[in-house]
Amino acid sequence: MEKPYLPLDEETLFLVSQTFKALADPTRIRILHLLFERELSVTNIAERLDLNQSNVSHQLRFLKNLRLVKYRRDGKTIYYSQDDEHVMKILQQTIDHACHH
Amino acid sequence: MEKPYLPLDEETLFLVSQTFKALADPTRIRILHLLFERELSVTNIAERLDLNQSNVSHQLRFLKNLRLVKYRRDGKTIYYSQDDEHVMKILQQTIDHACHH
DNA sequence: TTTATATATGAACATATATTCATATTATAA
DNA sequence: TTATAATATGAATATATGTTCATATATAAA
Repeated sequence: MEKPYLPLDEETLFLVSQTFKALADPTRIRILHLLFERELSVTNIAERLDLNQSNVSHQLRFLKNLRLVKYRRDGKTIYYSQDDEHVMKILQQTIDHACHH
Repeated sequence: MEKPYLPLDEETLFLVSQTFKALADPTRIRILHLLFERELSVTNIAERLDLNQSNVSHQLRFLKNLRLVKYRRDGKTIYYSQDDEHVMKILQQTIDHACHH
């Protein structure tokens, strides 16, 4: 008996592609990689990665919209941290995989 | 003692971003999803997904360059199949993850 | 040979994306 | 209040990307 092919529905397709799109940009990878360790402020991320503050802010919004990161405010400072174990695990795996080749 | 931050080297960063870029496009996701089952010809893929033959050919080249798919020739027909277990596993995981949300 | 079929390729184009700049918002300190 | 610091936002822009079209290449059949 043949296993029937189940086409991917639009919604799943969109969600999956968006998730990978988040991981497809070097800047976002570097940001998420930083957040493996611990939460960091926007300024801190920008300094460590030598990036424009505005650029970091834009990328964090992108990641926040996909719920890959979350934030908390402390005074004037906003601290960002990871918010999706599954995706972070996939990123870690793929980095490891790439390193050993 | 603080765990030191190890910045990602350029090569790893490029490889990782390229890998995710391959998975970041709905058309390529659909193609790879088809190849979960078994090898398929270019025409077959195009028919099943209702895509332009040229489009499929371009996408397959992209995937082939990243060694995510391989091919074999049989007469005039070229059959493509998956060639990276790790990446296919990640794709499967993420599709499952997306379905159940 | 000529013809038909399967696939690949390059150019063109429209759209998407990443980044920067200037400025707005928000919160604190003076 | 005014000034300062941290972050967010929108417009502008340059570049990247996906798709189509027309055509080239490769193989097989007539």
